[in-house]
Amino acid sequence: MNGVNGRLPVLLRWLELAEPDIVCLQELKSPQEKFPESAIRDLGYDVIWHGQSRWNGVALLSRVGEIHETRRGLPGDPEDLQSRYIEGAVNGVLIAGLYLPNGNPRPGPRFDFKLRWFERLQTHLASLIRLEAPVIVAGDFNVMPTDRDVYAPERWRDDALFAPEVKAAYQRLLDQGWTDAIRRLHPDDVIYTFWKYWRGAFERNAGLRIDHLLLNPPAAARLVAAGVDTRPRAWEKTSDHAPVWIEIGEPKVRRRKPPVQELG
DNA sequence: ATGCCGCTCCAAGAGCGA
Repeated sequence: MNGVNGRLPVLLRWLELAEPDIVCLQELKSPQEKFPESAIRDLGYDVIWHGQSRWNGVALLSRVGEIHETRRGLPGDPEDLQSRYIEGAVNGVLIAGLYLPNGNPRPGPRFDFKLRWFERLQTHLASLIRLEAPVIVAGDFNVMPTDRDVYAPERWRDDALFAPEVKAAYQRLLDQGWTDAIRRLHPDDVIYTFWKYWRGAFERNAGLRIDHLLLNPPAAARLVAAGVDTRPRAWEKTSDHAPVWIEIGEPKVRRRKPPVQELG
């Protein structure tokens, strides 16, 4: 997002263009009282947000039903006051929006904080994955999971977004049973969600895949399509990230008994 | 092989992002 107020024209233009049902925003860089609530509601969205002066900040938007907030802030550390996690239920689907710490420089206290945050996330998501309802965890994870997710992997080996400990932490999440929606449907494609502003990174497609959508098994069973909407990345005064999207289908109807002739 | 850009605070330059 890189500032919800600075990017508000881009956000509103994209909402009108793409007409997403549910949106998770990260890096609002806005205090709670300066969030542009009315501009978003005017486009027909319900919205909840967790702001913070200058840094961080996350929000959930929905135009398909009221958001019932279930949590703000990741549990497990009362000292952590950063606005990096918000969670709510919409139409029987649980949505978690997160903004994982960047962690640079590595090593250092900021990197340690990132690893601790990952551990707290693992603890919390371990309880969510077991829900019978679909659960979607969306956000800026600040990790490229594999070499395929980085335009120049060798340059990033020691970076806090690509360090072995961070990739391992992300893998431990997947090992809980979460599905990385983009990779489930596009296992081998070069797909990025972030491009630096300079050196023509977007034009050269020199990017990173750091924004992810994780699905619990009931959500994964309904996954229809997934991709990155690169259109707004080319706009003026835009974010350095592009929206990652998925399409979720209707709940699977319980199959009736097959016709007799199909039974051996 | 690097925040080179761009946001926030608040009115200059520091801190942050990745």
